[in-house]
Amino acid sequence: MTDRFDPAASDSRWQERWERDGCFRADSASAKPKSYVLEMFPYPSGRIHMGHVRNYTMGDVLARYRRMQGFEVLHPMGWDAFGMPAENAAMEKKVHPGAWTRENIATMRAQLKRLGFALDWSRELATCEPDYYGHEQALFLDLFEAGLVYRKESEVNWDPVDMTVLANEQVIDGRGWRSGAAVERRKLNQWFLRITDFAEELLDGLGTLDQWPDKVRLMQENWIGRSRGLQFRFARADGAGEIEVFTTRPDTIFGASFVAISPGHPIAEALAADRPDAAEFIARCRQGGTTAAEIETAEKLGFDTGLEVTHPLDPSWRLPVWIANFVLMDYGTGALFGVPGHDARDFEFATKYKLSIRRVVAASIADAGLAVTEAETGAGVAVNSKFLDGMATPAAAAEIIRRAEAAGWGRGVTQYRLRDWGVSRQRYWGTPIPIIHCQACGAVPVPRAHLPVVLPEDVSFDVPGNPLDRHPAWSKVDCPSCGSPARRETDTLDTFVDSSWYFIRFSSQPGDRPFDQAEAEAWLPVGQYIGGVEHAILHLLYARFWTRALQRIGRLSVQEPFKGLFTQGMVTHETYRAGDGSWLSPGEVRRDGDDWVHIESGHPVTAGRVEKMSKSKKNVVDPDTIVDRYGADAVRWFMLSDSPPERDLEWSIGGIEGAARFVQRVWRLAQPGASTAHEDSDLRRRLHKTVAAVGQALDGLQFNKAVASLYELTSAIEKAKPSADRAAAVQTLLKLVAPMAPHLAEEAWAQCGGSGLIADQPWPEHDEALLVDDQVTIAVQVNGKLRDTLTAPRGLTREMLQAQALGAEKVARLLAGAEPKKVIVVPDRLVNIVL
RNA sequence: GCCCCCGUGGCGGAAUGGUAGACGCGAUCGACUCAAAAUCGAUUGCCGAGAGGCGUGUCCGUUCGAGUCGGACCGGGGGCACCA
Repeated sequence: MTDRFDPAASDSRWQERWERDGCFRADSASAKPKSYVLEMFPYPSGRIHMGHVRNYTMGDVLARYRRMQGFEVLHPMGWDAFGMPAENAAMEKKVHPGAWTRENIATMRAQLKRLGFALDWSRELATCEPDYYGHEQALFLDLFEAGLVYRKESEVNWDPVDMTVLANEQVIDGRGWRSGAAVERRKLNQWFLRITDFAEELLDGLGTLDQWPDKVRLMQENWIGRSRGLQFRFARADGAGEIEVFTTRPDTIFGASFVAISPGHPIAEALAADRPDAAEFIARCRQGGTTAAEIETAEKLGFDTGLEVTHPLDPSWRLPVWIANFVLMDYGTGALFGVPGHDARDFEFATKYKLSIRRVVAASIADAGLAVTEAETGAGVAVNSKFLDGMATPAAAAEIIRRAEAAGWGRGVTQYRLRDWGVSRQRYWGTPIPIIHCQACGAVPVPRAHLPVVLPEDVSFDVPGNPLDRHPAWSKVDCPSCGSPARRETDTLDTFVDSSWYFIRFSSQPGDRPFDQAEAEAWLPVGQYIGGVEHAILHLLYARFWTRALQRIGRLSVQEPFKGLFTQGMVTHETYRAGDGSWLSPGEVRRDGDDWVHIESGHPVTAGRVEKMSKSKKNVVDPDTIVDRYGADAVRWFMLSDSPPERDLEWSIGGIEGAARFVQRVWRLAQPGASTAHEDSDLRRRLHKTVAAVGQALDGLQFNKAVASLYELTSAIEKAKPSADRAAAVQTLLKLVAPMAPHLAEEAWAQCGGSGLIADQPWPEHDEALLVDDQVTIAVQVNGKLRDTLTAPRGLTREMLQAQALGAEKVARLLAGAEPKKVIVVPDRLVNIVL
């Protein structure tokens, strides 16, 4: 017997034992009900951080809890191992991206193992290995053959110095984040996945995801952005064809004062071919930046083409056609009709270019003559609109659609904001796109027998650009179709493709194909997925799309990949700055009363805002250091306490020390001590209440509440005198604590003579009858204010309660002999006396 | 600009419309100790000596009763962003 729990000795011993026993291996053939618990896999950036620890601890608690409940649990871990940081490291440190990545994986795997996570390491995967991405290439070809992949020219942000494409986030103030060079918009041939084909079902599918946060569903809904409206054609006055436009406000059709087309519209481009001024205008539009701030402040620019169209409801009415910089080519038809009176952009445009502004919507028909002084975008009734006059906005819109369809000049349509997913990246460290370009045959898929298309290892990063492009031999292949010399596609896939199906590969890992359908379906969908809210849109939408695409081509009969989703908050820490403004790490400062000082120099330090842990602000705490000092269980416990899991958790010394203290308290309780055959029914009730509360909290992922209940039970046991119930309560406490502090639980379980591993014990059950007390406290209110409480046996009648309450001394004083107007009795809860 | 969420002690946070502040952190006092650490006990929303009064961002409403429901406002955070 030792008086202190020693994590340094215990943690690794139990980790080895779990590993040796294969405790957490998931058996796909098991007859038990299955539970798939998954946390978003990490990018192997170097070392794990507290955010990872929090994320994986939550998943681990759930996995261990489900296991004790009798589920066959799949709880795997892997590495989202392709991506730019590896290439940046290659350029800066002259290491190969593969070597850098694999070293990081080794480091981070060891770090995760120290935390004792109940993971099935036999299913570990890394997306940068051919036995993962080769299967991805096969799936890509499946989608290609099903017509869900296509190639088109598209505009990208091009960094002329690094000779690479940049994501929007990498363009800062119009310049490449790395090179600082002015970014150009360049058109490149790129591969796209037809996610827009699935817009409707991805949107409708959100309705079935009742275990997702409302916030995430809403974000996806807005991202997909469905709008219903009218699509119709304006005839060109010169008879040279038509211009098709889309509107969500067909009711304002009589308020049109111009038609605007995008600079990329075919009519604009045709015009530019023989008019230098038009060409110059279009070029000017292209220069604009793509950042949010630039777009917001961008001035509306227009170019009067001199063309005219006729109004569909009045052939004598002609509207001018402008090229306008705010019209997007890839939304709707790339053209719109401007209604300055009822659209903010159109108003700004019309004001600048002196186009007419008409009122066609008003609060009532009587207001038809009021001038429009700013864009009125709300609903109302139609005015100055011929046959629509007096109709409410929605009815007027429906009427126009009806007439357009009847007369054949337009139709009701649904538009989506969602665009197809461009997956080409001009990068080395990614999945090679398995396509060969042949002069004669076009884009030809790599034959299945030749998969995987393996990334060449002999590449250099000393010159900017894509090393695959420069490789002397890799891209030179013969066309699989005609045999003539051809060129391999040198773009790689967006890393979001890698993470769009890894959860399927975890569930089933045959060597000869991406997954076995029956085995995958035995596990999917993921029962509980946990990760950061920063993936609320892209990753989660792409994974949903990929799953539906596989379903459409008959590879998987699963509609939604993630049944339950939980987005956890960040781990934050106070920040510290020296007098010169430089950031200081928590280890460099020390508290001195209410102030902070720099340990080395003794200079005063300013404690700043609490922010997400980040290297740049130096407010990071390394998990390894903390595990060394306090052990895995204290870290895990702290990650779960205090803050609700969806909110940010502030790291603090006090918090981790409190957690370590709790670990020792439980340890002391489990020490052999005097036991008697006495009963302790109060403690027994407390215990059953705790079992119920902890189970309910864990089911709802409310770890902080489970922690609070366990603190209460621990205190109650500490205060209880020796008894048979006390001894039983300790054993049950250990089981309740086991998912959260597994090393402590195993060690204490073994010490107090428990058989086998506590991880294998069934989860405790509670007795409903013991959840209610015989005696209840009744609140006595007068006019809704608490005046007294009284203790009564449960189930006392309303009359008895009322009598007791009225008899209470404090009530009698307030009543002063008067009769109450009314008495409200809630049995077993309260009596409210109304005077 | 549009959409969404959140405002409770010194701090993190509990609370099916029914005793606001569980639990933790911090703090104060005490016990043990030569001393410290560790541990244990007590107190801890605010005002007040006390009786009592006041308290969940502000105001209004619904209700016997509101942190919780409805409305307006103030403050903080997040998402989208020229989407026709």
